Amino acid sequence: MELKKLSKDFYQQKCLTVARGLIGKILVRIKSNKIYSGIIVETEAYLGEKDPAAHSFIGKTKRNEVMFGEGGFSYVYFTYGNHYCFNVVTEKSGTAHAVLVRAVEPLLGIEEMKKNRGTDYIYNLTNGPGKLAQAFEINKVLNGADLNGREIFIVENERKDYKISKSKRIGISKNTEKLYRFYAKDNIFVSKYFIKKLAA
DNA sequence: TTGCGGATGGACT
DNA sequence: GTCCATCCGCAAC
Repeated sequence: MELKKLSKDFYQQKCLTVARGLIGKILVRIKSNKIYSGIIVETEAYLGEKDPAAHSFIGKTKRNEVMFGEGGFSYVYFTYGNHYCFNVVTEKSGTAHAVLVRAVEPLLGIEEMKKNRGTDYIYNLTNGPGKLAQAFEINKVLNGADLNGREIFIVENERKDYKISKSKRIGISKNTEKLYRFYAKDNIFVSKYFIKKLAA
């Protein structure tokens, strides 16, 4: 596997471009002697002050201040009392745009992920933002981390033939009509996959 | 298939 | 002090 980290230029593109572009890339998390990695198969874009669903819509607070920095950093927030979610800050400083990484297809560290998640079922390790964070040991320590650093980063994938679909975002109550969610078509590691299958 | 509890922190009154 | 948040798991229906 080629370990070429995505450049700052990549992250500072338009938020929707980054959200789409991240599909198929590989998220890597290094924690002491452990390494976790997975192919990003689902993302959502949050467009700052133009987007009532974005955390940054209300303006800068201590919680969301990382979003207001420049693209290429990690924004990790805690929600519902027990879940962390991992976002990638995009665009230029002050725009407060970010991409939520919602699901990955596990590659390395799968045994460790099973321990972290308390399940042996591989399709239930990383198919949701809270689950992914738990599996990858992502927590608020990584809020503000440089994605060009050592602890968490995203690398190129030699395979690039992913078909990308768009849809409405999940788990929000405002600005729900926008098609800001991107996912790898027919990929079984996407969140809500089985629920959709059951409903179909 | 629905609905709610978990358990924390920030915004706002 | 109150409200509710980019969610998840599981009990009960």
